[in-house]
Amino acid sequence: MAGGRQRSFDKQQALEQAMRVFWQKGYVGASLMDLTTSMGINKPSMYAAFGNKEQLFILATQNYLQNYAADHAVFLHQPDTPLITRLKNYLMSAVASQCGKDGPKGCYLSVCVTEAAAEDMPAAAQQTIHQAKGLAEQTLTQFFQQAQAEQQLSETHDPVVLAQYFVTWLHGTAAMARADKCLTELEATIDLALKVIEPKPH
Amino acid sequence: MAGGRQRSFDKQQALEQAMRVFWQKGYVGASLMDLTTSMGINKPSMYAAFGNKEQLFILATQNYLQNYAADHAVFLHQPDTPLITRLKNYLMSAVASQCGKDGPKGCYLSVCVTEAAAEDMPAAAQQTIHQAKGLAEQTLTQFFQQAQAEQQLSETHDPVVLAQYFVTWLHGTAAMARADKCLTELEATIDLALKVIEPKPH
DNA sequence: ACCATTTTATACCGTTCGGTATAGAATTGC
DNA sequence: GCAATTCTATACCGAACGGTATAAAATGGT
Repeated sequence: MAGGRQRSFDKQQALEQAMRVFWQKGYVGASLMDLTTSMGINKPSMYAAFGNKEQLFILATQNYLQNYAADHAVFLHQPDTPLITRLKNYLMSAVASQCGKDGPKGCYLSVCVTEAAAEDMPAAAQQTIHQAKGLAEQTLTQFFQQAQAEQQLSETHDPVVLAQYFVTWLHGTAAMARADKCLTELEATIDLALKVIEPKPH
Repeated sequence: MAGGRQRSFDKQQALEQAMRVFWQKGYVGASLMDLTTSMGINKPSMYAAFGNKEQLFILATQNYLQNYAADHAVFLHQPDTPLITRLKNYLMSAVASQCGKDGPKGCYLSVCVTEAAAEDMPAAAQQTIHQAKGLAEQTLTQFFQQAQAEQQLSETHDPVVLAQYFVTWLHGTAAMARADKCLTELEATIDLALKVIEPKPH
């Protein structure tokens, strides 16, 4: 057993760049040329480090879920904050990300879910997206269930429908961000979207 | 001047099939093999009839706008119907279409807008999408403005923001439909989405 | 120093892409 | 019937795709 020449690039950093390319172009749209150029390496190095394009995509997706998608959820559980405020902060964080705050326009999962429906993706990649696409809805469902248990949300609401509604809305803002709507325009509809949970008294 | 052999396929019918392929796979994802197979013709016939892939896409997009997207708008102007009912019928018609009632899953424009942001589309195709993507928002803005002029909608609402909100929501349902959500699931959130315009009194 | 091992870089593989040349089949005008 | 014209079908083009063979450059163990 002996070590040879050491890798001249940071694997995590390369994965991060690959994630951004998939984020912008989807799985099929991201060519190996696009990927390796952004990663700053060449093809054999990518294959040695990640296996192939499909496994690179799976790792990039996991990296997105852990280091990007999960970041917004912390706003849902900030202590000493009203439920409506926590939810608004969560939505604003997500929408800011969609508008290009820390990555390409739109939502990585929205792009890949849209592409996966075309059935041009390898099976394992498609299944990775299939498993990931329900996570936000699960998170929000638990959030609303807990809020009801803690008497912070009326029992007249259905946590499942509520979660579905906000995930739907977030997929919508992701599409609008992809269509070059700016952050302030999208924020204008956040208060409107939040009315469903706390109808404005008249 | 003389006529030669006559075309053995119906041009409009072939265009319709091409539209369905672009609807499912987007511009880049739809290969000439996919297109010509679905259209029931071979490549030279396609090039003779439509020019090239890009022009076929432009015609297919126009066909979608005229024969599919415009169909839902009629519900907005049905006489002797309350505003909220007309809006609900409009949304339900659109969502039913997104769930595959008369075409592939999702929304043709949502798919192409998502793809256009990757910048892998030829210029003319990208511009076609760019021009089309604002139509629904225009339609709804005019709808809400007219409703205010006819005293059917409170002046406290902003027609532009309201239109933006519903277009956002419809892009969201399109993504959910692509993710294989069924019609009944999506319909469950329609009443929720409509609450923004008529807050439930308590 | 030297060999085993690992990474890098270039060049290449078969396949599929959008697009076309070419030849045969079908239709009209005369 | 015959020439001119138009469509169809097969075969092909250069380019780009995902993936790999191969050899040089760089490291660690002894």
